[in-house]
Amino acid sequence: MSHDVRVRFCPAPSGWLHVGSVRAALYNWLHACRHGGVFVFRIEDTDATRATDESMRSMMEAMRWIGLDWDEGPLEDGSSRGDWGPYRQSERAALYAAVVHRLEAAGATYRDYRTAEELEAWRASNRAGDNGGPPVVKAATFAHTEAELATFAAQDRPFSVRLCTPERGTFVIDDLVRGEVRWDWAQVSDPVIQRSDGSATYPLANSVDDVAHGITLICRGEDLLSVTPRQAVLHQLLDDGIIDEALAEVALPRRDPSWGAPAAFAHLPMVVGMDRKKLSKRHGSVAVQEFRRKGFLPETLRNYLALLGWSPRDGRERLDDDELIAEFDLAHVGRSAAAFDVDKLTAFNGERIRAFAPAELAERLVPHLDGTLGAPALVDRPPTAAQRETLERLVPLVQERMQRLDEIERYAPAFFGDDVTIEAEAIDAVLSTPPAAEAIAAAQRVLEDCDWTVAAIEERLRALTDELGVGFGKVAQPIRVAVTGTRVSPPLFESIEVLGRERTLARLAAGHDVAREA
RNA sequence: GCCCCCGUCGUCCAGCGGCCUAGGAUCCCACCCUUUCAAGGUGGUGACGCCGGUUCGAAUCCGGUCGGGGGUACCA
Repeated sequence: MSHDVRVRFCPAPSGWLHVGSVRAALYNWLHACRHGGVFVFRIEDTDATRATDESMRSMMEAMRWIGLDWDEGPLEDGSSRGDWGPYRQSERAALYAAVVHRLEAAGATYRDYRTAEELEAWRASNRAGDNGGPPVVKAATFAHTEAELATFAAQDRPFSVRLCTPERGTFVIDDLVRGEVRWDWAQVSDPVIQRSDGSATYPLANSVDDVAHGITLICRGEDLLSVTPRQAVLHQLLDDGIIDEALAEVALPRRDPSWGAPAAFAHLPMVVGMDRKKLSKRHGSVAVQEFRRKGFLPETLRNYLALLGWSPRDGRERLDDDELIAEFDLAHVGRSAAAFDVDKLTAFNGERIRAFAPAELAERLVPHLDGTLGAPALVDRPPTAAQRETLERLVPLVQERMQRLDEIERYAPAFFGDDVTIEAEAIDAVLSTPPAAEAIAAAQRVLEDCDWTVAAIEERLRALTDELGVGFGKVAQPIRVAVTGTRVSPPLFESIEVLGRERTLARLAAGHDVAREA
């Protein structure tokens, strides 16, 4: 009697998890959380030529990182969670075959013995047909005759199995986001549900699993909208007994008695690039893992992605998970394609970074410093106590100016390790110009016996402007370059204080030599 | 070609016949702050694709048109 919400996210494991896909996953996840439902994660690897284990692992990793944990689905160790597994379609082949047998017995399908070439020829000659329409595959005009069937069967030719869809009439759904959507059955082709090698195609496997898993709402991208009518036919057939018999035959867990066929659909608008074209590598990062590498926070991505096509009633934009869950409603999702705007994502990310408690930020920064995410390792894994302390002292200096976590990779080298390599560009632009050597020499002198506090360092260094007769920018820049190796660094006095007297003086001395030569 | 969908600032959203001289966010510009880079503060530019219709009144309803997108696979 339960009407529990059961939704799913079911990517095909080829390549990396795409932000557009994650958006769909997020919407499902939010909907499940909002209604106390179950979020099922299923791997649709029916196409053996495309699916890879590597991709499947990376998708799980991406889902984990972005924080979309699943109630049912495969697990990293090869096992799975949930009572209705397995959740990888490649492990459910027997079920699909059992379903096809029953569908055939019920007369809901027909066999197609055409080869790829013959199919192509058929399409070509039926394309420019009477009404100029596209080639529509319908049993009435497409199926082989009894005689042909007998001949092909005798020859043992391979065949694919197609599902019969109604010859006429209309099919209507009340889509949660698009409202009423209707199709003319005469224009819906009969899909291949089983390939000539005996494997199941997406239309079959997807429908079988949605029914077998008691999915109540199918929420997916708009690119799958056109597939809805034929899947609905399958859902009905399956729910009317076939799925239960097939499940029993292959000894897979039987459905919960309260489950029925999926009752609702929600087709999400596409996520496109700023040029309105389908989002792809051309537009920059599209793989979830790349966003991680670039220092975006998973919570920022969740917040931003949720807003891509939806907004809460009151128009708030900075929302944490609880707020997202409390407000999210598929009925208020827009219908037009949304462009992915990295600038806005970045702005949101900067705000969240600034809102962190310093210790928390330090923790989040570690993967960017210990080599985990591909940047050169500056600290051990895990960091030593001394490295941790340096990081914690560095954080307050950089927190305000960071938009992405990976920016630490630029600031940190000066603070970990003794020496610093001065960037050539900094030598050209700063150390080679007049007051540089003098400023550095003066700094060495005044810092020699200076109290090592930010205030004292600032006082001594500022006093140099009078002595050298130039603005503070002119004296600060050479010192910054000598001490940090770059023209862009955290605030100077604080940086010097963190570095300590010994390293500061050594770097000033080295910088002085460089400046004199330049 | 044929089906279907979509159309408010560059971008994401708000707007569901009068509250709109169209609001917020982001971007962009200017100024302030300033030792670099940022951050922060203040102000500003910027949109209802177009044409008809319905109505006292339209961003909101209808038709057309033009743009954009999706599908048209033994991919998913």
